[in-house]
Amino acid sequence: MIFHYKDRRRSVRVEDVAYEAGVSPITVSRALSSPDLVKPETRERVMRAVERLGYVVNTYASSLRSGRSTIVSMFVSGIANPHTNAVMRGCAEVMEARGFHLMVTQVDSLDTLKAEQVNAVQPLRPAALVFVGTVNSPELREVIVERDVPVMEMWDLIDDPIDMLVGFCHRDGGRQMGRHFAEQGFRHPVYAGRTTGRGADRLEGFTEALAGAGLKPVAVPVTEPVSFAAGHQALLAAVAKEPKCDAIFFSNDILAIGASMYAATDPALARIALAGFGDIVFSGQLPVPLTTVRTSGRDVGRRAGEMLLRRLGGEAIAERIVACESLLQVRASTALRLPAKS
Amino acid sequence: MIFHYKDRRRSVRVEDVAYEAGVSPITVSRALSSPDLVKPETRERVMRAVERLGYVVNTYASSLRSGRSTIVSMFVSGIANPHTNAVMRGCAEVMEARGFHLMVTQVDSLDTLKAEQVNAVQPLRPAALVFVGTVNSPELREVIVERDVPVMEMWDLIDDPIDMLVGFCHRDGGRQMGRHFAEQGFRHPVYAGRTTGRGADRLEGFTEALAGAGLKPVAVPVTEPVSFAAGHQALLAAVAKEPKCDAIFFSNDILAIGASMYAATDPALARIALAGFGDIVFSGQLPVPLTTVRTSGRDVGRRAGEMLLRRLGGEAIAERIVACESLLQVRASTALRLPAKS
DNA sequence: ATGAAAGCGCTAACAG
DNA sequence: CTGTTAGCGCTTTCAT
Repeated sequence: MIFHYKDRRRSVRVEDVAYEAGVSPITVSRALSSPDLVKPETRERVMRAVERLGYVVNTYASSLRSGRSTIVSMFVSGIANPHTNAVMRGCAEVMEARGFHLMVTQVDSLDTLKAEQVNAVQPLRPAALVFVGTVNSPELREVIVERDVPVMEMWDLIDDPIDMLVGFCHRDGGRQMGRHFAEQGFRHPVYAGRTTGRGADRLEGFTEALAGAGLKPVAVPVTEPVSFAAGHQALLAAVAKEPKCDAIFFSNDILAIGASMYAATDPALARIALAGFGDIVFSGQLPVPLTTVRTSGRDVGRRAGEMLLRRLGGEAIAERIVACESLLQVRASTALRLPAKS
Repeated sequence: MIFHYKDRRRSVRVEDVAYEAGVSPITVSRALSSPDLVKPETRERVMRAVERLGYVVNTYASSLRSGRSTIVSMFVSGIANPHTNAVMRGCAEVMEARGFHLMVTQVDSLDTLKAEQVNAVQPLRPAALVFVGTVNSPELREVIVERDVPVMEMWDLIDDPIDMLVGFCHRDGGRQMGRHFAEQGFRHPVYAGRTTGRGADRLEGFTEALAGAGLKPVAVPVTEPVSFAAGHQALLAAVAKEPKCDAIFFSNDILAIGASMYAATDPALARIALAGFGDIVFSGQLPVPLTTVRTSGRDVGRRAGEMLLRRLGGEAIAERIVACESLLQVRASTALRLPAKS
């Protein structure tokens, strides 16, 4: 650890800028962080000096003195998931524009997140903790609460977030799909996917909407990790459990795409309408484009970021739980098919 | 911005720990950061006091005084890309274990990366700059060099990295695939994908290996963004350009998977052997599992992290360019098929 | 192996 | 609207 930034280009400090602009150091500080406390003319002079000297604030000194951290710590599992990733981007966009720095810790799962991993960021005294997902372990919730900073959870709408929450109503998404299935006139709908957590919510909404049309979906639980192969298995399980099945709502797009690839090779299966949840980028590109529920992770991230900024600005947040809309994307995969004999 | 960490639980400082352990503050500091400078017994006392009081170092004070930053800034485009993501994880793993914090900035593309985005992290005085990819714009390279910290680029093996580089030999990957195609006895191989940058390298290696068997591949350039649909188009373009085509090497797995999904619906196309590059998780799960070249992003990340740590530790790095191996994964998609008439 | 004194660069608090 | 003074918490430097 031989690198010392001070060794190199001896850093330009507020003092240097102050001298250059003919003002005191504190005026430079104010011109940069609370511009309206400084006369426009003075501000201009300071800014020009900053420019000329290439001054960049030293966060270490600034945060040490002020007791304010510009670092927000985010915990994410599966960054490679496009939805999760969109959430990150949305949140980063909003927060970075206001001078905050997002520090991401990638974890295997929020369910197995260790106190140790949360504590690892403590030396940086993050101004807030953000979780892309919800934290369920009571012990961990306690560790987090003890940090005594604003906390944002995301994605699933639960009833008792640690502090703030922005998420989707998965039940509503399921409901939209149920209505669509009813309108299409499917007679033997199947739900395939998780039947716990958000999966349960999607299934409930789906069931609810179908009940309006006098239908009751058969549920095929998928417990293995999400994959194309799991989608294939679920498809087979669905027709085994409900031979007359004419439409399947998969709890996510990956399962649906996996099923669709296998169904394409078998006319007996190809007649079945398929739908997913999430609208990942590939879903619209399939040989038979996939009907799905679009959720905007970016939107979730942005709204979470905005809420956090307000909170960090000292505002009291009345509505600490925000639900984002999801939107049905109807594509060819749920166009009504001919009966089984083809 | 009302949150002041000092307002809350008035923070435990080295001074408090020192008092509790009956030593001076500097001894606490040493016990934590250079344990071998402190007598084991004293160290023990300090550690117990740290434990009892729940002391956590304040990075702002520490970095301010020492001039050493524990933050490493990483620029990534397309975190959702599983390879990129693996690189991040690998690098984070290694560096976090040594007390560094990875600060990730997600960008649209390293080719359009703005100086502004690099400067945005300057207030944190990152100890190093890491790019998952290579930086080509001369202006940007200059901005980066001016930061005067170690720089790591990754993924593509170029000749003139800014500083250090860990990447794959794409040419070697292409060569492996070429040898495999030759061994399988394909007579009319096609390459489909980018024919610039790393794509060109893959193609060159492929061509080189096939030349050994007296074969010359037809190249079908793909210029549009990578997608399933682009893979389909490339497949059609390949058979249009080389009607006798019996095997196609796609420059990445997404293209190959897209092609394979469409090929499954058409017996005339299904006879063509397909291969990809990258071995993403889905490639092994297809109805016809995909032959591809496996590249370990995690490995690249780790090795980059290790190299960086040595450099940050003051070691001189002799070999500043490191090539990681890639490995052919042979699967069913390149099993020899029957001639066209099927 | 340990300690005392000093100061990293900035901004809070108070003054004018 | 601007300035003066002091000190955030730590670790460097020098001393013992």
